[in-house]
Amino acid sequence: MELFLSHGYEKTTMRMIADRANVNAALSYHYFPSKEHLVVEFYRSFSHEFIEQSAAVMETSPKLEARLIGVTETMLGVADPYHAFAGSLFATAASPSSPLNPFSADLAELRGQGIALFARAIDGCTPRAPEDLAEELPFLLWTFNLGLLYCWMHDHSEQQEKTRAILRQSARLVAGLVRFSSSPGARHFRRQLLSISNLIRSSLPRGAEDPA
Amino acid sequence: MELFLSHGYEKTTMRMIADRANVNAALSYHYFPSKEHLVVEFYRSFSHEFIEQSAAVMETSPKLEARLIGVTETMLGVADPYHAFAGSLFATAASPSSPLNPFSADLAELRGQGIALFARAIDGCTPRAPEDLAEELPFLLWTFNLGLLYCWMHDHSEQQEKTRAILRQSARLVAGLVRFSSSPGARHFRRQLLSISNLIRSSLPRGAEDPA
DNA sequence: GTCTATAGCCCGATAGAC
DNA sequence: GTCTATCGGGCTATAGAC
Repeated sequence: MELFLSHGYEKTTMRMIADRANVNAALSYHYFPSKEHLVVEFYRSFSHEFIEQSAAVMETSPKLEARLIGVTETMLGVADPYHAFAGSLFATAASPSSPLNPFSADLAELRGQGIALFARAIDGCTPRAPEDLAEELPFLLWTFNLGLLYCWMHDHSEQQEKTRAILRQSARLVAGLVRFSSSPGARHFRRQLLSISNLIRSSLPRGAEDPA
Repeated sequence: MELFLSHGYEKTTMRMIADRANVNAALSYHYFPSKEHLVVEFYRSFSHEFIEQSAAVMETSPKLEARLIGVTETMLGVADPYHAFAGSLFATAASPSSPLNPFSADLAELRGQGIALFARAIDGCTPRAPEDLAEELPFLLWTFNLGLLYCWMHDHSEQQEKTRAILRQSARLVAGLVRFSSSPGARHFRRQLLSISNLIRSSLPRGAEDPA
């Protein structure tokens, strides 16, 4: 990670990494099948730290808006040291065939944990989401969060202030829409959105050991 | 393109391409600065064909829902031969530093054309979008269209039927929301959405020669 | 059976002669 | 504008040290 941080992904060679680890270059391939797989481990540890730190956010407020901002701010905080490096990481992750792809079967478990985090974020919050929406909303929020991460990657403003502004406004809008979603006039839209979300979610690959 | 189609992006080497073009391998770098830039040309020609073919769609119906479905179906139709190859293409495109990135300055002009296409799609359609929304909606629809393309890439169902189902339902929902957006109760949401869209759109890099 | 060292393949990209 | 030659780096093969 030190090397990736100081040189970026592409400019860090497998030979450099092996040297730093006092290991022969060829031997690194005994532990990690490819350079990409090295990064999978980073992504896992990043996600775990982010999810763990986010848990505290739920305690600070029952308001959906505050929780959404809190969770994503936590993510951005954890990701901050890696801002420069995130671009090339995301690029490899974007390929559907990459082990790093967030929609892949390889990362199904981690994806599930991310979605579960947003399930906790909406649990007992105000405004309260209608029951049917509450089933799909965590997935939608997780996806939106990914989008914000992508936005953050592109963001070269001071302290990524633009992304944070988008986050704040989006959280406010989402909370407003959730409140609105309970009204009779919104029923039709809600149903349509749920149907789309379900279509997408149900076509994602499950993990190898995932019975659900 | 023949080589990319039959072997995929990674497995097609610059030497193979140069051979097929009866050109020395090094000479290809005289015409294209990198392998990625070769693909930029493909992406350009793809976009132009897609945009051109889409023009006819506006004539077939004044309904927003039908036009959205028509435009995206046209795109999927043009993209169909490249389905297998799209994944690795998108992966390189995802990196913010790639010349292929759809949000980059390099592709600002093409992006503008894509957005303009959706501007024509909403022009004179029913339901009619309020004036302020009509300014941001093309960008939002273009972005959503990109998302559908990403969905399509992951879609291994027969004929990408799942993506097409998502498209149909989404178009219906969008048309419904546009109709709703004119009502007094929607004003608040509309304003918030516009603000977010504007924040994102205004922080995109402009093209080198783009005065706007 | 874990690890080192060497040697080399392949491929994207570059230098520089002509 | 075209070539030969070569580099740098991901990845592999394999021979042996311990």
